[in-house]
Amino acid sequence: MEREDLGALLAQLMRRVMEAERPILDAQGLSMWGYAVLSRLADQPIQTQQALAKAIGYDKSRLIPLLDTLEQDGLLTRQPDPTDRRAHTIALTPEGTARLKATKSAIHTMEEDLLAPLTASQKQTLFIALSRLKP
Amino acid sequence: MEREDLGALLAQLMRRVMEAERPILDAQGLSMWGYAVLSRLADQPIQTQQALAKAIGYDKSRLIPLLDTLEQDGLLTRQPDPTDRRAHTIALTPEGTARLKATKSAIHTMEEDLLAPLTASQKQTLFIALSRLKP
DNA sequence: GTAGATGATAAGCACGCGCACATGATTTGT
DNA sequence: ACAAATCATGTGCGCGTGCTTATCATCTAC
Repeated sequence: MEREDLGALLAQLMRRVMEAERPILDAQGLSMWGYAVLSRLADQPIQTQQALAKAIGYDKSRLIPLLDTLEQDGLLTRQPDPTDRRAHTIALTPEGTARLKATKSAIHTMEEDLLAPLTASQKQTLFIALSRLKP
Repeated sequence: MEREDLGALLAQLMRRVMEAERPILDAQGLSMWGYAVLSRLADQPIQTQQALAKAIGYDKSRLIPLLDTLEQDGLLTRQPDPTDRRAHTIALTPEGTARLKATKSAIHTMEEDLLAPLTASQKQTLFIALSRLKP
């Protein structure tokens, strides 16, 4: 008995998740990548914008206009880094933190719904496995 | 403690898998979508090309030229369907079957390598969970 | 102190994608 | 028998992507 391709299974689930996320992100006025940026910023402080781009797997030249809009929306600030005047320190604003929290909460609720067919133990193993594999 | 987003975890793993698949597919002279088509065809007989497109999540208008190249490469045949002369019956050629088998085998070897950090039980649960969630 | 690396930014290119629409052949519903 | 749906196919649009190159400011190494 041949098992299915990991890639195919991942792709199908990805599609489902992204479809379910879209309306949530729209309601919060965030793009997929905007959400990724905010999530990453809340996670751990990041040194440079390039490191941020790499961390979320986004093109560094496309990151600039994305950060522009997030800054215009008042969700983050770019300050000149005092220790390296080439670099900019990026920080979430309180509003950015709040928006991220609301979005993350809605997304996690959606995920729980989507994961309903699994037992608690399966859910746990799924997350452990994905975390361990990610790289 | 906040767990990571399912979407983010999936996206990261997807990237890894696709990166690892690319050289294999290149070596076999198949595109990602070409491989998806062959896999789906070998899986179960499919009625229409539109159903095929939907099954693999590909645009139906983009499927046509893809089938053209696969047919030119001698991997599949399109025959007029005798029961419905609008439709075409798509079938893998022996060469198509062989190419698919070789590719699938290489990909599964790669996947096993990638899944090495997991225990057998975790691997099994991962596939069960993904399969259950995919529809 | 000068050369080379690094950071942010801008602009442009070629792809692949989803989507919407059109057409012609054929089948289906009534 | 006639209208509406269906199938394969083709075309064109707009968008987002990764990639490359260039510019300017600043830092680092020798």
